[in-house]
Amino acid sequence: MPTRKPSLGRQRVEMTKIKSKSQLQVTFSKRCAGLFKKASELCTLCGVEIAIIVFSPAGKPFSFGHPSVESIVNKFINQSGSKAITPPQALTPVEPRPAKAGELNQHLRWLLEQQELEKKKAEMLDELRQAGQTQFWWEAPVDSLALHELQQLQAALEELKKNVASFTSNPWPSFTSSPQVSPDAYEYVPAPTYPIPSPMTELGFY
Amino acid sequence: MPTRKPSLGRQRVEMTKIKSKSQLQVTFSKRCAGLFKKASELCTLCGVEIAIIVFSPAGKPFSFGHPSVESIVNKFINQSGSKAITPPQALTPVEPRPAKAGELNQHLRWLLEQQELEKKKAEMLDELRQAGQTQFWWEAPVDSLALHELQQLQAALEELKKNVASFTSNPWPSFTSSPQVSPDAYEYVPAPTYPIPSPMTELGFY
DNA sequence: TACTAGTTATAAG
DNA sequence: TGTTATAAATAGT
Repeated sequence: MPTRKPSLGRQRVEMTKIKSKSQLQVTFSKRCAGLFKKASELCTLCGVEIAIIVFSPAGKPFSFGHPSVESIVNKFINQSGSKAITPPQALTPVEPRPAKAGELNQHLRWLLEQQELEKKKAEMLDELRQAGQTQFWWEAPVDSLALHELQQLQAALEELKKNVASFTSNPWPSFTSSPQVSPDAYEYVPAPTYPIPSPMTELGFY
Repeated sequence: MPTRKPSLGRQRVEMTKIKSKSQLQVTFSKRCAGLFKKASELCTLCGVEIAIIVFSPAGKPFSFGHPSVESIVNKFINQSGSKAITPPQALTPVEPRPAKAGELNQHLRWLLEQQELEKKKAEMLDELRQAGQTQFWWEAPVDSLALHELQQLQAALEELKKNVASFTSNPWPSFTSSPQVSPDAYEYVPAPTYPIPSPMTELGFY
C-alpha cells in the first residue's frame, strides 16, 4: 500500500528574521529567485527597466538588471542627462581621467562596465559547470605552490608601488569587451561582481 | 436572490508585453507593489540589504531600498574593501571561444584560470589597499619611466599565470560575513529625487 | 531536487 | 478602489 506523504504544505510564516542559519539560507535562495523572477516578469509585461541589488546573508552581492544594473543605476543617480555609453574601444588602452565633474559618469560607467563583464563571465561559468561533470580538477584544495607564487607577485606589486608615486600619465585601463550580446535574456546573476580597475590591460597581460 | 458575480478569478497571462496602455498601467502598479513587498519580506526574513530601482512605463523612477538605495548601490560598485570575492574580477580581453562541444572543457579550464588569477589578484589588491593606502597604486599615473617596474610586475604575473594551471584552488569559496543589522523602516519611494553623493569619492578615486 | 498543500499574488470584473 | 476566484510562489518534507 502506498504510504502517504502528507506534506504539511506551505505554512504561514511569521514575518520576523529567521533564526536558523540553514533555514535562512534556504529561504533566501528561494525568495531571492522568486524576487528576480517577478522582476523579470514585470520587465516583460510592462517593458520597464529594473535593477535589483541584493546582499545575501553572507554578504555576497546578487543582482538582476534589465537592460543592465549599471545603466539603470547610472540613470537613477544621474537623471540630469548624460551621454550615451560609448561602446568599448578594443584598441583604446586608456580611459580618460576624470578632470571635470562632468566626466565622473564616464568613469562610473567604466566601473560598471567591469561589473557587467564579470557577471556575464560568471554566468557562463555557472552554465558550463552545471552542464558538465560533477567534479573537475579545479575543485580541489589549494596547495602551497600557489602561495609561493602569490607572495612573489605581491612582492613585485609592493616594489612597483614604491616607484609609482611620481608617475604622471593616465591610470585608467580600458575595457575590452567581446560582443556581450544577450538579446532577450535578462540578467540573473547569482555571481557577485567585484569591481577592481585593472591596470593589467595596459600591460598587455593575458 | 443573489446574482452570481462569477469573477473569472486570476487568469493565466501570457508573458508578453501588454498592449493596452491602461491595462499596462494597472498591471505595473500592482506588480511593482508586489515586487516591493516581496523585497521587504526578504529583508525582514533574511535580514539582507536590497535595493530596487524601477523606471515605470512613463519613465518615472520608483525605488525600494533597505537600508537605502544609495548605500547599497555604493556598496555594490565599491566592494574593494571586501573579501567577498566569489567569482572573479577580470578584464579578460582575449577570451578563446569554444568552437566545438569537445572544446568546452578546455574553454572552461581557461575561464577558471582567469578566475583564479583574478581572485588572487583581488585578494592581494585588498591587502595592499588595507595596508593603509588611501589610493590604489594603479591609480597613480604611469609613464614610460615606470617601464622597468611594469616589466617587473609583468614578469611576476606571467610567472603566476604559468602556475595557475598546476595549482588547484577552489574557485567557489564560501564566504561568511558579519551579520546584518536591520532596522524596521524600509523605503518605498514612488518618486525619488536625490542628489548624487559624489560616487567617485566613495569609489576610492582621488 | 522534487512534491504537496496551504498561502499569497493578482487578472478580471 | 474593492471583490473574487484562480494562478503562482513557497514552507516543510
